[in-house]
Amino acid sequence: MPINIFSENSLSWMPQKNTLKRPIYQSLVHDLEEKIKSNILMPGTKLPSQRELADYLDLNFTTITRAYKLSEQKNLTYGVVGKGTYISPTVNTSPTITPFNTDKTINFGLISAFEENNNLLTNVIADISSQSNINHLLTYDSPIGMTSQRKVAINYLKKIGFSVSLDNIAITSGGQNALTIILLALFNANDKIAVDRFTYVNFIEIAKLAQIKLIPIDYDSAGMIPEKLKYACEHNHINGIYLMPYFANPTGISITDERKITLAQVIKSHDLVLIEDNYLHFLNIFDIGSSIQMRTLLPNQTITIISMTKAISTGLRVGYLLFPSKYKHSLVTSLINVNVKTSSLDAEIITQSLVTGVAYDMMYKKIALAQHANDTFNTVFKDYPNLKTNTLFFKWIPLKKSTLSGKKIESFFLHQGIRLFHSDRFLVSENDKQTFLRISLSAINNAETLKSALIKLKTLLEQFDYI
Amino acid sequence: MPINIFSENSLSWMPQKNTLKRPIYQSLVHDLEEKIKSNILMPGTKLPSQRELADYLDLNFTTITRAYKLSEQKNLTYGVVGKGTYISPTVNTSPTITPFNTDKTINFGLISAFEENNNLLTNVIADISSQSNINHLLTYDSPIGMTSQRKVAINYLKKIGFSVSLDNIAITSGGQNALTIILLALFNANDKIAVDRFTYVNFIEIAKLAQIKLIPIDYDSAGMIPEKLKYACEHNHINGIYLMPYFANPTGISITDERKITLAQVIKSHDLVLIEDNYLHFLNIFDIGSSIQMRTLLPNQTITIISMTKAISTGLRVGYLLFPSKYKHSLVTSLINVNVKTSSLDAEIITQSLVTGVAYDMMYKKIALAQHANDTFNTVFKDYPNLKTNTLFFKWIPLKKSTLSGKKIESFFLHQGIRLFHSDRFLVSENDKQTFLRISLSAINNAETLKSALIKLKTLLEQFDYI
DNA sequence: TAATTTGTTCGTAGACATTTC
DNA sequence: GGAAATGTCTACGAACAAATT
Repeated sequence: MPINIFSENSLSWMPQKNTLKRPIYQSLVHDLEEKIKSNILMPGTKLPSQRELADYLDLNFTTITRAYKLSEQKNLTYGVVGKGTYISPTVNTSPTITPFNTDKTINFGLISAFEENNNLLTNVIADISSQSNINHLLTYDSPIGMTSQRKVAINYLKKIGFSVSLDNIAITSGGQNALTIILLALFNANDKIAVDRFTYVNFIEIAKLAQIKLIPIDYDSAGMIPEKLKYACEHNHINGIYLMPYFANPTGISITDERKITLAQVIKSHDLVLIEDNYLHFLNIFDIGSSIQMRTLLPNQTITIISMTKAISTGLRVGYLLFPSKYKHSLVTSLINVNVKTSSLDAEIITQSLVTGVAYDMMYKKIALAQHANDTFNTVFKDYPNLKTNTLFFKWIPLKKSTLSGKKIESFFLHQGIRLFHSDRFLVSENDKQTFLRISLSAINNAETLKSALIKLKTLLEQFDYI
Repeated sequence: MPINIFSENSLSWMPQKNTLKRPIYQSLVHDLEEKIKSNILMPGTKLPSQRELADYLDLNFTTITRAYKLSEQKNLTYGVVGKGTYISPTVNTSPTITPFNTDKTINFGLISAFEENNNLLTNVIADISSQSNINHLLTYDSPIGMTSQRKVAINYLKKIGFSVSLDNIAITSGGQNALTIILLALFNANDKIAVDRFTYVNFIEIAKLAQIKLIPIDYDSAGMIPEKLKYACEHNHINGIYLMPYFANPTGISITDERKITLAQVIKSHDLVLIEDNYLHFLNIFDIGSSIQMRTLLPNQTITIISMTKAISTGLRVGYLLFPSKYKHSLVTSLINVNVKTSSLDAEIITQSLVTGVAYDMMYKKIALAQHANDTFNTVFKDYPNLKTNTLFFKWIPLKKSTLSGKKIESFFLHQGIRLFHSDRFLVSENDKQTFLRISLSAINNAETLKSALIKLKTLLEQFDYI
């Protein structure tokens, strides 16, 4: 018998007990789903606590736990220990950053790749198509990439400081695709992966699709804090860790050598699988060998992703996946089951652009453009010396405390003709500390346009007291 | 206190009670994993029953249930109600059918696409690369495919009997990739999908990676049996169904119109998501409109995959994904998170090959080649009229009862220089009924070679009393 | 065919960790 | 800083379902 007697409307969600069929927890989720769909329950609403609802329905509270757990899996709700369970703010929407930008909006959102030099690839493609026999590029063969292509890859990788053997590299359909392959190959639903408190949105999203839980770890200017990671490992069963050692997206932080060493110790002692994402690796051409590689410190547990999309062209989907031998079988099986194979044609274009030197030409041009965009930013924002970082592709601007949600701030700017992203988008879980804007400098392909766009941005930021 | 006293070695697996740490179920799986790795426990071994082991360890038997469940998730074991729990025969191996065939073996294994006409694409590729500006093919834009490309697709689809609007089609990186996108978008771990008792290996594998359970349903010559599907739906909570309505792989069965109607009724009444895989759709060019489409019967719950790899070239990874509007958001989000986008270049080549008619030329040539291969098969096996089907790309040969396992039979033939696949590979769960061999006719690109290979195959089959 | 064996599902109880107040 | 609130994890007992004998 219930101990408490509840007056009408005392709970935000009051499922009717007599309509519940067994299994009760599923029936509860069904009821919740219906009420969210029909707008009876709105995103952000706090649901009754497990014990409260259990009392009301005269059930054991862990039955409610199960219902809330299932509804979390379905992305209907999320729970915070000590606080409560809430209806997910992203019900029926998703924070996935998509490349759609059809309108005349200023695009500070998407991190792109200064694509105005893509035409340099025309000759490479023409040369490939004029080969007497391109049959070998059009068959099922070589699902992980042709030997010749992997050899060229190895040669390029050496230039940017990565050493790998022919048996430990596969070609994927880009960096994001590599993440999918890795998550499906090496992790199960409900596994946990440690990430920076702010991290790559589409990693958050693919982890959600694979039902892998992300555990946010705090960071400072040198990168993730090893003590915080250690603490999390000791209090959770964590299976892996995702890091962007170089110009982390979105914070722009590069992990210092010292920090890499202490992080590696923690990762080793808790036997985590390290996923190392080097999406801006080509900037390393300038300072090869200047820093320690995580994979050198942790050779048997590091999986490295080198995406070629930012370095060359975002439309050609090619990335390199580097792995220790013990993961090879799982990763190759996963690659075949996710993709069958990577397009040999795309892979060949990237390969030939590396062989002919066109790729390097493009990379140097991109670096110059990025440098110039960066200079423009620094000129426009010269009164804000704290924003002067050397994160070439994007900026990370701290905001004053505001009562507005991230969503509201983004739509305010969009209304003003500027697409940009608020730090909330990059959050794995709630956070009431500092908030930021991420300003991509890499999607606007014209120096003059960029300058006037930045001036407009600065004016708005100051006018509405954001910075 | 345990009731029974066990003598030494009475159980196939005897974890030491004093080494078990809490959580016990995880500790048990760890112990099992170690013993499998170190070959103390071999694949196929029957493990103690849940109650037996619980008794021995003085635990509640559902704690063992949990341990066995986790080990099944990790692909270490599988359980059969009423029979017991066994160590998975595929521990550390995988039945994924890979395109590797580097040696001189006769390849009756892989279903390929009569690729000797791939050179016809050379001009298409050359024309694309000679366009004054191919920049638009090399950027992040149009993740689900350019409008122009989707329009051409719609036009082709009409020719093979599929009607779809521009808003309900996306371009994926091939059919397998579409399956990945669908499973991640619309299903969760532990969901159940009904499939034919024998089904596409790489669907079994991607389902395993996504931790989705497949429920095998019996079939007859007209396709899956609706009563069996109904029974399964009533006794399980089934979320979806995967069908290949046309020349199902590997059985070669096409679902009759009558059967489609009764299946659709069951699918509708149990609200299943139907995944319809049309990998050999282009054979329909010959008999457009001759059969009912499942998606016409179930317009709001059918997702259709039209892979272009078999129709044109297996190396260009392009497929079309057709969906009702209610699934659009989930599927597009999943596509972006799995791939970011499909290679626009590959998509454009397929598109232009359709526009210029080269694609149709290739398809007709493939059909002729397939017809010829089929005739050759029928000639060689003329004494076996029961094998005379019109399954153009492969054959399905019933075997006499044998004590040999599928693996053994495959390796017997491989030893004789012939790669082929035994029906065990296509099984979702055990089956002691009829066994088969699948003989692909589509990977050998030379008529003479095919004939002598088939003669060799027939001689071996008869000599060793397989048929 | 009926009884038995065996794996599966669900609701329950207690111990625990984190956050809030 | 400590007590209370709240979600999470693990083990357990009962009812159930499928396969075997």
